[in-house]
Amino acid sequence: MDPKAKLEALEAVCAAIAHPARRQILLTVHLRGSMTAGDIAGRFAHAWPTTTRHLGILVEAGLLKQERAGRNRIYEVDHTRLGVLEEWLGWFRKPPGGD
Amino acid sequence: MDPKAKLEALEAVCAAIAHPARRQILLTVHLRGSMTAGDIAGRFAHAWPTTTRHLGILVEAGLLKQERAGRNRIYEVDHTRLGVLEEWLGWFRKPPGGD
DNA sequence: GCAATATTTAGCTAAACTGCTAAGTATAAA
DNA sequence: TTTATACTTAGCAGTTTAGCTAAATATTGC
Repeated sequence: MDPKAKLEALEAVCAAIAHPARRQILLTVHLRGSMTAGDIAGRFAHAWPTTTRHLGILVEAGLLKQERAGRNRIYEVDHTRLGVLEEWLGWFRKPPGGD
Repeated sequence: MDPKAKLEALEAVCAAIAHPARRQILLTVHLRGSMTAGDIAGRFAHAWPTTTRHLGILVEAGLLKQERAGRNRIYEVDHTRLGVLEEWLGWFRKPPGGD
């Protein structure tokens, strides 16, 4: 992953997890393995279209994968993008003193 | 740290790092060990008051500590709060299958 | 005390975000 | 081929965010 793409990925991931509902969605989907849009919408306080938009933002950030199954849409966590955030956090484990 | 406080801390941290300028400030201050407000403001494209506000948000989130030194104000990274985010990310390393 | 330096606070505007309801699309069932 | 189900898209209103300039508040040095 080239540096520019990585920076864009980090930007999208950080923006995506900035909203509590999206963090909760992400964690819930992870813990259940996979969920349909309806399952997710049903579990949260927001109206369905609001959840749809949150899902869209998570997909756009690469944190969720989606898949059609008949009239259902199944969502799953894509763990690879979380690595970008892990990596960013890693900088703070290194001691200070660089440029 | 009780769960409610931890959740609030996570919220503040995630909101704080959602902005690219704030991520850059945080990393720059970490790498240099400590910086004055002027040093920080001088290194970034924004007007000084804009940077002051970003600094305020980072301090409020507990990610930066500040200290007066004459008419300068010195900022330093407070690493403990990053642990809250690390911990949240840790949930995704555990295999799915909980409730 | 008076001027200069370092930084913040106040207040404004434009843009982005988030929630909603209503309407649309696609698949399945009858 | 109609009707129901699952979900998305469109569009609007309220709130928050982020940038700016101008003015205020230390603190230091003369």
